[in-house]
Amino acid sequence: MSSVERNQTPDGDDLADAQSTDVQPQMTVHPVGGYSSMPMHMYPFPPGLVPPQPLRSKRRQVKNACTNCQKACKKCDDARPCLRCVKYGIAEECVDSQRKERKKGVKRGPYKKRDGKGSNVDINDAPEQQSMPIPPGMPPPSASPPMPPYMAAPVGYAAGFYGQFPAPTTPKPGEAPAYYPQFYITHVPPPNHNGHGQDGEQQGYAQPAQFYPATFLPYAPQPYGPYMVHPHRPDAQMAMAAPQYAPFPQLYGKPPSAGGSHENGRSDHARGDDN
DNA sequence: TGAGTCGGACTCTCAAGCGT
DNA sequence: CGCTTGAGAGTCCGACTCAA
Repeated sequence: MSSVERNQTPDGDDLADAQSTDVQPQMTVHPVGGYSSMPMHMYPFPPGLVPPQPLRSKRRQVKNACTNCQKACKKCDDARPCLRCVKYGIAEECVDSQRKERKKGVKRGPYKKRDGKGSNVDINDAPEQQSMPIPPGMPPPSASPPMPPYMAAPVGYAAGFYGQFPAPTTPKPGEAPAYYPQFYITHVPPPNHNGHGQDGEQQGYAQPAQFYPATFLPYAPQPYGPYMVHPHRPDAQMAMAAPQYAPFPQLYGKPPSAGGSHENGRSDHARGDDN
């Protein structure tokens, strides 16, 4: 894995050590193995706009990983097919795993009282907005612009990649809201290509015909496009403002890596099943 | 170098227990 | 009856190995 990708893990975990003040792209990101033909530049937030967030956010899990991700112990997402299955060309095998029914009648000892209040409060759950000045003309995060479903794509997807993504998870009371990563993403003007990226990764993609107007990125260098950090994405996951890609079925006439069912032959790491 | 494997830390969910 | 707590069940990070 490249260092670029490492700095942009789905959870955004490794973003924190990038600190720079000049507005130069610090990295170029190809969203998830080339699902998008457009490399992204990532810019650091300007000083004072970097939210004083802890280095790691609480890990988020999908409610139900697909069978493939489950077997591989890899991160899944709520979309079906999930990103990983699409990446490995096994989208048609991407189905929810079956959850076992929880045991009932398990007896428990007497409760221990937890120490009063606050002990349960994760500092990561603290509202993040207070130190995040909102530029003039920008709606406050709570009033962030209506987010069309296609913008709620799982991380790494070019939003609009699928049409069926669940709406962005608005934090429930007491739930950790999303925080703003230290980078925002902006579009890198395509360098005069003929629709062929490296590794033939863009087969089956339509070039984005248009961009949505920027709604959140006051600091994006103007010539560049309107990519935005998804304010609702937990774990600093980012989604891009949607270039108009075709929905999934048209996108992949052929999987990006024509490999086929990779991990299916796995000797199964399903542990502790059946009881 | 990228993909597969896997141990185990971490998170989520929900039933049992508790307080009112 | 609603809230709290504990623990079962599941997710996926990150280290490691292996093959191309």
